[in-house]
Amino acid sequence: MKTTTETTKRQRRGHGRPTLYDVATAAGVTRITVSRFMRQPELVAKMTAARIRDAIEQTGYVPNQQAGQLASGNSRIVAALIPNVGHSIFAETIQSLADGLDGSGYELLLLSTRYSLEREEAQLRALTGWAPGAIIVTGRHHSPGALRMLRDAQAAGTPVVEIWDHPKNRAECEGFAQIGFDHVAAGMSMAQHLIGKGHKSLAYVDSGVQEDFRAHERVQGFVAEAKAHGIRVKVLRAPTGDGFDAGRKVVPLLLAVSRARITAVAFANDHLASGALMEATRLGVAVPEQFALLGFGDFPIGRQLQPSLSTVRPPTTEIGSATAKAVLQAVKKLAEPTSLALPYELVARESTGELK
Amino acid sequence: MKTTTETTKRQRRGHGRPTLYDVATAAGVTRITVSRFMRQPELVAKMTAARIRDAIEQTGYVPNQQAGQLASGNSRIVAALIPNVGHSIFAETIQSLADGLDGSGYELLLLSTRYSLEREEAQLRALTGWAPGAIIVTGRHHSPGALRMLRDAQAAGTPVVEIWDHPKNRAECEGFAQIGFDHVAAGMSMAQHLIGKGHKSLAYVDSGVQEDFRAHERVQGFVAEAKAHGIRVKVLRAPTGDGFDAGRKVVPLLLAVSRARITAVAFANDHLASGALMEATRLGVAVPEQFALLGFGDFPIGRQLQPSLSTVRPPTTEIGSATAKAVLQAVKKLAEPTSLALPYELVARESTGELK
DNA sequence: CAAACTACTGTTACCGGTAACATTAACAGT
DNA sequence: ACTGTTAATGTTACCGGTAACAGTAGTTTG
Repeated sequence: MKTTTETTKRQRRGHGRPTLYDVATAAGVTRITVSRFMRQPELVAKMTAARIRDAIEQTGYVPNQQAGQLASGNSRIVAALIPNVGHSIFAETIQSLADGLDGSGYELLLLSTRYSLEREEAQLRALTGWAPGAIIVTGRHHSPGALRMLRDAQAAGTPVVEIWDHPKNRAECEGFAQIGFDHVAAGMSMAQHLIGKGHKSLAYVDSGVQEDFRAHERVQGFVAEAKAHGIRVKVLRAPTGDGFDAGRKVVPLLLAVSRARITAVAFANDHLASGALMEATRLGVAVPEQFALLGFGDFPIGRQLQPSLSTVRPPTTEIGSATAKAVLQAVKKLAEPTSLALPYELVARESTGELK
Repeated sequence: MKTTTETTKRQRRGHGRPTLYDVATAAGVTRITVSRFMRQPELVAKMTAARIRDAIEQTGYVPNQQAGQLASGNSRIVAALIPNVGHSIFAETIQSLADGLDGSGYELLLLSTRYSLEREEAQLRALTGWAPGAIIVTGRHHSPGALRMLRDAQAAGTPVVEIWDHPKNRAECEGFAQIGFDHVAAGMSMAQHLIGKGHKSLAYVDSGVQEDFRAHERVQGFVAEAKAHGIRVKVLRAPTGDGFDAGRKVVPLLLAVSRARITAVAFANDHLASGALMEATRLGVAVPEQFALLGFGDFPIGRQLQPSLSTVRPPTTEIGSATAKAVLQAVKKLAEPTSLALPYELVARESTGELK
């Protein structure tokens, strides 16, 4: 056996966990060989590999991520900035994202922006210090400062993915990969569906959340499509919150519109729509005969209601798993992260059934 | 100005971001002074501090977390292991946890165990390498291996908090801080509520998820309390999944029980209960007159139903914010993380109204 | 048989911070 | 003037890995 310089005993400062040094000593090699074994086992002789394997087993070695990342310059962190984890729609995406990352050696750092661009920027700034292997942000609307940081990160080789968005008009994009769908188109589909059912007097109840840009885009698409058919749309904003109660409260307002009786309403999400549907039923307004309702999100409750709620099913879990896949490929330098348009689906149920 | 050894120019290997060295040079001090300024500004002279502040501003310095953590031995990561992020009940807790951690300098690493103890153990093992500043796990049931790692972590000074659980019988605990409530007691409260309404023939629909230990504990409490009143409980398990449909499917089974007509049913969660409630209504079974229903979780939908659903409101967001607070105190060595029993609340609505 | 090549392992010098201790100046007390 | 003390800053040596390059056998090639 060769004599190595490394064999010299050293003093310890760190927490007692075994390090590469311990494994190396136990296996009769130097640290670098163990390090290689961990990352490129094919470069290590079979016999040595076996000894190292034993040594790892015996010492219970777990590599120190901080040290490895400091030395190599890239971390095994995937950071995700999400407006609101509590919203079921994002929760599902996060769940599938987490699942997709599981076992890959990459961990998910979760930041909640609470729909604030300011917070997003602050969080991105703090993130810089973590040198994440990839950054996932929600949507394509960011503050100038945030945008600069994202561009810098991308220029430095950190994949950046914008999820939940994928405008058809690619010129609007900042050059980041986008995994999601076109909300304007979704809004148009919603309008088409209602118009196709013969409705001529439409309303749209937009999200009450100021910074829910994607919801507002759906409104745009909806309004534009209606206009193309010569139909004007009454647009309301949901009162405080996006919940059932907000949906309920909006019904009287819709019924009170005098100019032309509204026959169909689209909503920013299924909570609003479900609330409205229940309220309409309670008030004795016949759905869909007098009043057709169309939601967005395909929340489980919509299917249960009487009449059942027509809605749009966005690719929630698909976004999560596709993003996980794209990000893992990108960090391994196998492929640039690429934009991906995932299909949403209009789920026609009873609440937009035939007009009487 | 003193001449320092550190002033020597050095070659760089890392990614181009400014480091302590750059700031120090710009401010005319050494790295350690800047490092001190960042962590204990009171130890730095005011004039020096001002120069350093300028230098940081000018260079755009952001500290490298990996390096700092490697040197200091403790990381600014809080790891949370959650059964299912997609479940609204956990999503709310995570949201408030993330909010509570925001701005503290600690980041949330999120792991989804999908209710698998095996996965939990594997994830804890991987976590070791991240040397998280704190570990949050869900519930007090863990595999032996996981338990060992948690104990080791705690012994090494890493605060460990078990959330969503807090048995009254403290002997059952492993010595980790627990922030949550007693599920057995919650089950008992549910039974008391129904018995107090005069019901003598009870059923309980347990979660279909094998590893949802907390749900099973509520059953135990429910059954025990009923027994104390001389009442036997018919316990069913929800068919595949915990959703509305599972709740619907269970209604015929409940009605078919021949021995003694069941007059009241408790459920593992509000999705099941809501499904059952809607199905009962559909079948023309009068709620609560013929059939009282009691849920768990206080999901928004329950309030909307006709009749509205009685339920138990668990302290979802409170658990998240209390955990954030406890964890931050603990990592700053201000206080040991302490167990905390948070109040759940029985929300009596119409579905368990007076018997006829 | 020397040169070139392959397969494997080692040496050195870092990554960017921080702990522990050392040093220096200024000022107070005797 | 001497010593002690405090405030501010510096020096040294690490934390635990990895990149880049440098050997060293054994084998193949010309």
